[in-house]
Amino acid sequence: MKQFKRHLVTSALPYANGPVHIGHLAGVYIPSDIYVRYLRLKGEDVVSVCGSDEHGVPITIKARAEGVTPQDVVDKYHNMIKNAFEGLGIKFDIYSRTTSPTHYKTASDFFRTLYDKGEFTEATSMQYYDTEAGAFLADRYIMGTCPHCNNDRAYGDQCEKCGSTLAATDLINPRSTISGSVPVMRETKHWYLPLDKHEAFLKQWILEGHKEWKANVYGQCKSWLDLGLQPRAVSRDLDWGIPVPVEGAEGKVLYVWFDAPIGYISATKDLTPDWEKYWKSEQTKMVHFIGKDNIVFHCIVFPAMLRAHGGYILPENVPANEFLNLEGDKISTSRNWAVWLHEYLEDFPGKQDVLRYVLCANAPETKDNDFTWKDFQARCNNELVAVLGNFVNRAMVLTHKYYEGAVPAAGELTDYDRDTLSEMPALKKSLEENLEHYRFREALKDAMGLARLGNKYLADTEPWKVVKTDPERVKTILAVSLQITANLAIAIEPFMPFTAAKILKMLACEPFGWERLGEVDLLPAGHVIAQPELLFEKIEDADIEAQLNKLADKKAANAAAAPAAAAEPQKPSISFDDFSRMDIRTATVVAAERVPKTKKLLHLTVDTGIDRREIVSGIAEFYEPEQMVGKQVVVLVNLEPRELKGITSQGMILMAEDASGKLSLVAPADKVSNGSQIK
RNA sequence: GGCGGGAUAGCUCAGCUGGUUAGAGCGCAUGAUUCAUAAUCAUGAGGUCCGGGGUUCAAGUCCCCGUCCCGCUACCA
Repeated sequence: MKQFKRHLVTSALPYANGPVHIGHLAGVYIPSDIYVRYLRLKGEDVVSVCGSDEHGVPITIKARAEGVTPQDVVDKYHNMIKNAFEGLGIKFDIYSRTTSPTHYKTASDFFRTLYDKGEFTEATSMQYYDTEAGAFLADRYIMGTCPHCNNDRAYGDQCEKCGSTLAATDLINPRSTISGSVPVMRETKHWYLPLDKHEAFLKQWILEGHKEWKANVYGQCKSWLDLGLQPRAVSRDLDWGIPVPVEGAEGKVLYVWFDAPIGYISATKDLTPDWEKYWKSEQTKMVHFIGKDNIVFHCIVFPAMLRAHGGYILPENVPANEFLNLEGDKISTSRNWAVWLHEYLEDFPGKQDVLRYVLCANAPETKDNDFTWKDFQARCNNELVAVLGNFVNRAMVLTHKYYEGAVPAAGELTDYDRDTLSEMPALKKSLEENLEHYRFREALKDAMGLARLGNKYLADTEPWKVVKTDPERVKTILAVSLQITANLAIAIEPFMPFTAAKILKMLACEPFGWERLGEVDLLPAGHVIAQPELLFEKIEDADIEAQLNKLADKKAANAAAAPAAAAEPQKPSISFDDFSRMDIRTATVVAAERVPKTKKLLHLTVDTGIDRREIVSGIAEFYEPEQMVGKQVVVLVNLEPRELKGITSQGMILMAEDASGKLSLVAPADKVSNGSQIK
């Protein structure tokens, strides 16, 4: 096992085009905060960095839509996110931002170093250019019809309806979202990071050297590496971002994924002049906390960048989590389907630890999980209130009742006392083991086990009964109970810092430090504790209903907005001549079979009345080959032939598509002879 | 289609390199108890470990075939 002198923990930079929601928290920030708090409690040298990711096209689009500057957008969300994290007790050593001067210089220098070392390749490509706006169009600035699902509001990089990844040139009828004009292709030069050059190293480093990484992370990396890495562009034509620090690169900025991870470095620089020992010493253990969408950047791209630059260490682990769903549906910022942290903090004041607890207990560590308000309520009421809060309250109330709040001196311990206390060191060990292996759900269970131990101890020793017959014995019982309570204050701190602080306050104690966990003399006899107050309150049905109603409203709003989007706007007028150039005929399918190794393609043979021809059609998800044979269809016969999967498709079968993407054959109402013209 | 992840009690999940009667929390049932926020404690019910083959003295755990869910990726003239 490698020994490290210090730790560098990074948490994925939240993108500053929206607030933070429970999915972000469960996936990244709660785990990282638990991990870091644990290291700090142990007295380790640890630095935890994070910050807002403030460049990139979506921010410029949001700014345009709201009629403000990109800077306004990022200022708003940066502050919102920063405050929300603080509100929940997510404690970074620094929460920086990628618009900071330090970051501009750091990222710029980083790029320049790679450039000077010849680590980039250059290539010119054709890209869409908006002649009205006088600017190249980033993929996100181009909208058009998705070639997969015909959604007419697909972006140049992705269709949000069917989820396909697209290239801008895939879009049918592309238009600029800036001016609405039809963009033209123009040549532009960009720099690329040749990942293929680093492939051999990455394979060795990850596939051989880090077999201990989580299955989802390792598997995803293996998948990428097996497919073979391609050069990735590191610059973009955009006016929002860090300028490419190279002569003749006017109007070009660093691609956001290139600049964002460097944000970890600049944040550390802003934190301490000693930053290099965290980034450049083999004795530093670097861990990236991220969501599964970021695996490729943190395991493949960023390490390749760091290595190309030279002098930097690589991450020791990347414990990426899966995704959290909300009430059975995917969380979505654009669809407003989320529980927003800043709203939670307003709706449930003082209940930070309840959310922290629930999100940790239900964290998507191995697969996607579901957050439901009912589960939230149950965990709070049945676990936090009933087990943890109740035990602490029992111990304290009894102490005040019998001894006016003074910790009694323990007499001789019985075997049972000793057995009970001896469970604590074992619990500590298990807790540490789980935390160090990023198994936070299990670790939380261990911590809660301490409260269960306490409840059981009280139930078994029954001090409220014994006090009538053997008051001396009760002193020991409560002394033991209070020591367990004090231990709880240590064990739960990483998970529930607010509650830990409350317990300490009630015990009238200063923090003990992690190493004292398991000790049975944390509280000296005679020490007077403060008045107890309840650690947790039950969450009422009404509170849960209010949240469910809120979600139902969001759903209704989405449904109301949907039909408007579904009705595609009319296309520009065409002349009759344009129309008559299309030769559309009726035809009958005479043979049909699935194109091997495809999901959507059918290989059809049709009788067009003119001839028999082959057509490949993407309808296999809706029509079985058998049911196609004999069907009369409508075919655009003079469409340029096109090769698909080795078959030349000579025409297009016309289909109707509804808002959900379902395809339906178009056919004449009565059977007509093949080759009849449609006009 | 290719690749990756997942499928274990009603629910949420543990089960590491194969080894006694498959575990935990919640929920449920019964009993005990009253210091405690009707909280707690004990006991119990509840599982063809997705299905089918195979390897092995022994498989939830390894191999092969298949089903379903999530993600990445290719095809939609």
